[in-house]
Amino acid sequence: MFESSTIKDIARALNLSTSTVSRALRDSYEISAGTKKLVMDYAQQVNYRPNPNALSLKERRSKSIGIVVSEVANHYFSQAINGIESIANSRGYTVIITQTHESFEREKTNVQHLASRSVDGLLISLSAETSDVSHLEQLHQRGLPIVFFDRVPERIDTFKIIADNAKGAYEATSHLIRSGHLKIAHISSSAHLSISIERLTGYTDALHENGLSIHPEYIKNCPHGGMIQDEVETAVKELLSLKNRPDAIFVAGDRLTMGCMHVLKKLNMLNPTKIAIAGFSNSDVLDLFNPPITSVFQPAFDMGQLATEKLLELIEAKFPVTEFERNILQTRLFIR
Amino acid sequence: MFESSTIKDIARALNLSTSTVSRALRDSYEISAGTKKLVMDYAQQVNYRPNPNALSLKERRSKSIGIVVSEVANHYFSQAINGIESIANSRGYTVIITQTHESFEREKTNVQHLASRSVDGLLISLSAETSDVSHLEQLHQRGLPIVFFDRVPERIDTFKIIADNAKGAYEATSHLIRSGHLKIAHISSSAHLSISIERLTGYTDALHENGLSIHPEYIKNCPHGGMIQDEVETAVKELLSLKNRPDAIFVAGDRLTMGCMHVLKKLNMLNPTKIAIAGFSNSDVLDLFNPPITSVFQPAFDMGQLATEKLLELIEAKFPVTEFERNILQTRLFIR
DNA sequence: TTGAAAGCGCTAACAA
DNA sequence: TTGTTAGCGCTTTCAA
Repeated sequence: MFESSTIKDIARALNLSTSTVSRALRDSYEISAGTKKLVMDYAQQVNYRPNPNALSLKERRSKSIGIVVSEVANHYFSQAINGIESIANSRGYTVIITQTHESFEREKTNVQHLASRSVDGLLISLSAETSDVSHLEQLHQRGLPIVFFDRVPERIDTFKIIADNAKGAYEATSHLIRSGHLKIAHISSSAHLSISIERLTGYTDALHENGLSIHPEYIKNCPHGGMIQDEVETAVKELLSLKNRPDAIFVAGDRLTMGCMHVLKKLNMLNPTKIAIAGFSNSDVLDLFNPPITSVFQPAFDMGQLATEKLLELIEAKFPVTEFERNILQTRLFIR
Repeated sequence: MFESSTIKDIARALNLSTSTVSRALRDSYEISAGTKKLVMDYAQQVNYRPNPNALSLKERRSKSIGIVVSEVANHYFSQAINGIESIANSRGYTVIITQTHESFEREKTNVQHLASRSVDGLLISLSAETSDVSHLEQLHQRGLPIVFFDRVPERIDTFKIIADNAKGAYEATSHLIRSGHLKIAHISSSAHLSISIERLTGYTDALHENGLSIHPEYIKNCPHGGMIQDEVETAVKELLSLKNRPDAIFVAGDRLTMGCMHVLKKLNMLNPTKIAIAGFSNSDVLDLFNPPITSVFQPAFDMGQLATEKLLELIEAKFPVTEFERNILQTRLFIR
C-alpha cells in the first residue's frame, strides 16, 4: 500500500547506478557536484526517505532505544520520558516506550520484545514485582547496552541513575517531625525494590536522629506499588486501626501518595489535623490542596537525560565499557 | 556488540540449508518431522529470534504503529495509550509513542519520523497548534493507514474516533446552571480544534436552552491547550476582572482544568463559593478536592482500543478501504 | 523433503 | 567520478 521511492527508483529515473545515488545522497567526496545536485534535487522532489529497516539490517543497529517503566500515567515517569526523548531525538534515536504496570511478567515480555525488536539499548526502571533480574542479566551479558534508572538492581553491573532517595526520605520525615508529628508511619512499594530500601533508610534515620523509635507495625508495603488500590486501602486501614494510631504517614511514591489520599478521602480523614501526609511525588497537583501536601520531588527530567546520555555512551562506544558509575541526583523537598 | 543467532548460524550448525531452517521454523508442511524437531530444538537452545528488520524489509511491513499525542502526562492520553497498547500488543504490533507538546512543528517532525520509520499505520490526535493538515493528507493519499482520535481534522477522509464532546459539554454546563450558576464562562484549547468547536457548541446549547445569553467575553481560548501556563493565567485573570464577573467556568480539557485550578489557587479563588469549576478531565484526582470538582470523563481506554481496531482493519485490509465511519463514544458526567 | 538462488533497500569494497 | 557486486537476515520460487 504505502510505498516510498527507493534509491533504485532514483537511479533508474536519472540513469545512474544505485551506488552513485547512495553516495550522492550521503554527500560523498567521490561524487561530482553536478551529479550530487541532480540526485539531491530529484530526491527532494520525490520526497525520498531512506528505508530504516534496510539501514538497520545493513548497519546492524536500529537507532532506537527501548524504555521500560511502570506506567506513563505517573508524573515521575512522564517527566523522565520527556528527558529521555529530548536527548534521544536530538541524537537521531527513536524511542519505544513500554509499560509494565508493575508486573514482572509484563516486564519480561516487554524486555524480550524490545530485544527481539533489535533496539540498540535499553533504559529500565524495574517493576514493583521484579526481584529476579536474570532476564536482564542474560541480555546484558550478551552485550546489550542497558542503563537502569530509579529502580535499579544490585546484581547487574552497568550505569545506574538514581535520586538520593535516602536523603529525600530523611527530609520528608524530618519535616513531619518538625511539624509536631511523633507517630509517623511509612507506606512504601514492594520491600525488595532499591527505592523502597533507600527510602526506608531515610525514614528510620530521621526517626532515630530525633529519638523516636521504629514501630514495625507502622511500616507497610504495597507489593504492587499502588497499582492495586486494595493493597493501599488495606495498608491505610491497618494503620488507622492500630491501638497507637499514627498521626502522619510518609508515603514513598507518586501513585502510592494518590492512592493513599483516595483512601483517606473515602474515610473522611483527608485532613492533616487527623493524619498528615508527606510523600515522594512529582505531581504539582499537590499544590492545589488545602492545606497543601509536602512532597519530595525527584529531578525526573534530568535523570532521564542523564540515563540516556549514559546509554548512548555505551551504544556508541568503540571499545567495551567496563567502568560504570552510579549517579545520584538530589531530590528537592517542597514544603507546602 | 549484541548479536543474536541467525538462520544461517542454525543452518551451518545443523548442516542444513537456510531455506530448510526457515521452513522448519515456520512449521512448513514440506519439512519432515525429524528435521523440524531438530531445528526447533536447536533454535530454542540458542534462543533464536528472527531479525525484525530483515522481516520488515522482506515483507514490507514493520508490525509497528505510531502514536502521536500531545503528551503522555495527560490522563486522557495515558488512558487512551493503554487502550491502544492492549489491542496492538495482542495482535503482535509494537507501538511507538511520540509527543507533540501541542506544537505543530513537533507534530510534523514526529509524523515525518514515524512515516520514515516505516510504521504500518498512524494513530493521531492533532496538536493544539495544528490547523493545516497537509502533512498528513499527503501521507494519507500515498496510502499510509491513519486513524484519528479525539482531535480530528475535517478534511481527511478516514476513520475517526471521538467522544460526544457536545453532549459532554452540554451536561457539564447544565450541571453548573442547575447548581445555581448563571454567569458561566468557558475556557478552551485553540479555537480551530474539533474538540473545541464541539465543546463550545454544547456550552452554548446549554446556555440557550436555559434562557441564558452568550457573552463573547466569557469565552477564552488558550492556543496551546494549557501547555503554556501564561495563556491560562491570562484567560482566568481576564475573566475575573470583567465588570460582570462570571461565577463559574466550564473548562474544556484535562490540562486546562489543572492549569485553571493552579491560577485560581494562586489568586486564592479556588473555592466554588467564589467561582465554580467543571471541566473535561480523565484524572481521578478531582475526587480528592473539597469540595470536589465535577468533570466530564471520556472513555479514553475504549477510544484507544477502537481506534486501534480500526487502524488494524485498514492495515490488514486485502482491498483498499473507502467507506469510513466516524465513531462517537459517550462521555460520562461525574457529579461531585 | 531439501537446496540454490533471487530479492527486499541499502552501503561499501573493488573495478573501471 | 561512476559502476558492479556482494552481503546484511529472511522468505520464497524454482529446481533437484
